[in-house]
Amino acid sequence: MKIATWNVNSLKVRLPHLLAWLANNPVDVICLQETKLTDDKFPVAELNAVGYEVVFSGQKTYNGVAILSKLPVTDVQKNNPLFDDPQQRILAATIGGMRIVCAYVPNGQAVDSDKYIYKMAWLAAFRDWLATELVLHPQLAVLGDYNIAPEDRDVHDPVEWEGGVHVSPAERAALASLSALGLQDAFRLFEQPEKSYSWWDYRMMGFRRNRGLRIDHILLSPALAAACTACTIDREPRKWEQPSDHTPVVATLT
DNA sequence: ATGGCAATAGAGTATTGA
Repeated sequence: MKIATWNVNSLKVRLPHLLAWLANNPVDVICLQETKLTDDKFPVAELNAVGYEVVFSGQKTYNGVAILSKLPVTDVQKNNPLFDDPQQRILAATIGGMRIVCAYVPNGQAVDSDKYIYKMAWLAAFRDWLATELVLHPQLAVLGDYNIAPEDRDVHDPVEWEGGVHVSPAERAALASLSALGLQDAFRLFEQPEKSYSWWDYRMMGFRRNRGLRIDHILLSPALAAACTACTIDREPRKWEQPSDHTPVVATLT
């Protein structure tokens, strides 16, 4: 069983990339963020045609999340019931006995900005909700764009980024509070290459210079962490023409 | 210190992302 997450930065623009990637990487489940599509525009037929059932929660212009699955999808939930949010950032579903949560954590823009305050409130409510989900679903996987680099080794230049949004102590503490629930970063369950990132700035040849951040994560409950045999970041799609600024992260479960 | 690139909405340029 392979599960993946990818911030596609507009599914309308990136659908060809997604289809090409799935053709070579036929994962069982993939969580998408920043679809930027209203639900009436979601490419259901195109994805059904390549064997995926789809569920989605979108809005105009911004945000939007989706789960694609080769297995039947049940008990779909949109948004965090503990946090009234007009922005479409969370989608959960039960697939193959697992509870899959697809999350697009707010960016935060700048430390202490209104958007940062919203990010921190969002994360606190997310933690509270995941605590209840863990009780209900011991087999829980939380995949998405967290917009937080957990440690300095997840940042290309920690000095340049120090104290900034995505790496600030409060954001890292919020991410650590998810770990405290028992959710484990699948990527760090294994030996990994140094300077592994999942996002690179479009500007200044960020990808070629590997000026990136590791901000897309797959968090696994203890039961799933025990069943995880690999977790990798696939840089290939970032090399394609007109890429998303994020690349897919994939976990393999027995 | 700023903008650099990309996508969207919508028709020049503002907003957001990270």
